[in-house]
Amino acid sequence: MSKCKDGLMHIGKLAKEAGTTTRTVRYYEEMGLICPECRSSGGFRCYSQEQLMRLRMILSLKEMEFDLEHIKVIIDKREQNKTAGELAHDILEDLNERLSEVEEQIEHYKHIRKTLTQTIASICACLPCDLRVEERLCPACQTLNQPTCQSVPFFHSPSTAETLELKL
Amino acid sequence: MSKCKDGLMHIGKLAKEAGTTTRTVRYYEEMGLICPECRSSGGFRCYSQEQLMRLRMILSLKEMEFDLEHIKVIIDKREQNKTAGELAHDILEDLNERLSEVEEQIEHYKHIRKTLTQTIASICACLPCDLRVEERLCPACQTLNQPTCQSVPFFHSPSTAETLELKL
DNA sequence: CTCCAACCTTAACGTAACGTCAAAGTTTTT
DNA sequence: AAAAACTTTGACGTTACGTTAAGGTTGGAG
Repeated sequence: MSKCKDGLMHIGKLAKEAGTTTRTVRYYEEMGLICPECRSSGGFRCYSQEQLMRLRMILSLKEMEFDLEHIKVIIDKREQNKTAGELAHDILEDLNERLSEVEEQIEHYKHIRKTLTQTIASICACLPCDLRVEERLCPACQTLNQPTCQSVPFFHSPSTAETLELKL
Repeated sequence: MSKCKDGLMHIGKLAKEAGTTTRTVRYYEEMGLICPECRSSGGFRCYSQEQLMRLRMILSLKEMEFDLEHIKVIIDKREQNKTAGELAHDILEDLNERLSEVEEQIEHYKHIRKTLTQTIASICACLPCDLRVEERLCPACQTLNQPTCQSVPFFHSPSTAETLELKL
């Protein structure tokens, strides 16, 4: 197999072992997140098991969708802190903060889902309508006596609602 | 106030009325989503109520996080379709597709939340640990007899687990 | 030793949807 | 008429890589 000296490996092996791409590894190097143990005489990057583990750390933090800047900060903490307890305390802050963000995301998408299902319901009521979209008053919506296409700005002419109010 | 001829308005007013920025309006114009009714003699963009409504349509679709390419397609459908029923049928496809995507997002973030809470729990167990992070065997984790810091790649030295297996 | 496939190198553009200057012209107000 | 407020086009910055491109390096086969 590869004979990169000692137990070192080139970037392709490293990437494959960690389940990512060489481009990603080089990008992380640019960002100061990881750097090779040394270079071959020809200029190839050589990595040890230590780098591989570091890369895995980065990727495991990325799974929680920390951004790279934040990952750098977190990983640096490992070298700054003294005891595991202190480190735990520090990192828990990051994790808890991220947790609230993720919960916000969930709420955010739930909100979008609600909007979508309401919109879908409204528009379903318009399925049997033969009017052209440019026309103002949709009889289907009128007879159904519920806010349907009028409530969907990108459906019937948005002036529909105003027209209705003016005429009634 | 503004005296742009007829009932036309310049880009700032349009943006404010729709609750967005002038940059956004210009960008949408670049993307072919909207374009001014005319230009003033000096080159200012002038918009009518129709453009304002179109902008509002775009923004209401953006709230559901359709990308601009998709929004363009959807808005174009309004001009292609004949009856409201046909349009409804077409648009419902887009909305339902988006709905599944949003539900996937919710699941995605729920998964991340799970990972996060598990990680937080694991690391909490390390709070009383006085070992330095570089050291291999964490007595806290051993006595607790549960997978804690060993299961968190970016916490204790990731070789911990391996070391354990080798030594036992 | 030479050759070739497979691998590596740096460089640089592309992505999505704007935010944010910058320098200069237009409109509106005072 | 001057100043304030607004607009114009142009262009770079953002995030985390993907994707060529053109050209060296490695490692094994013959």
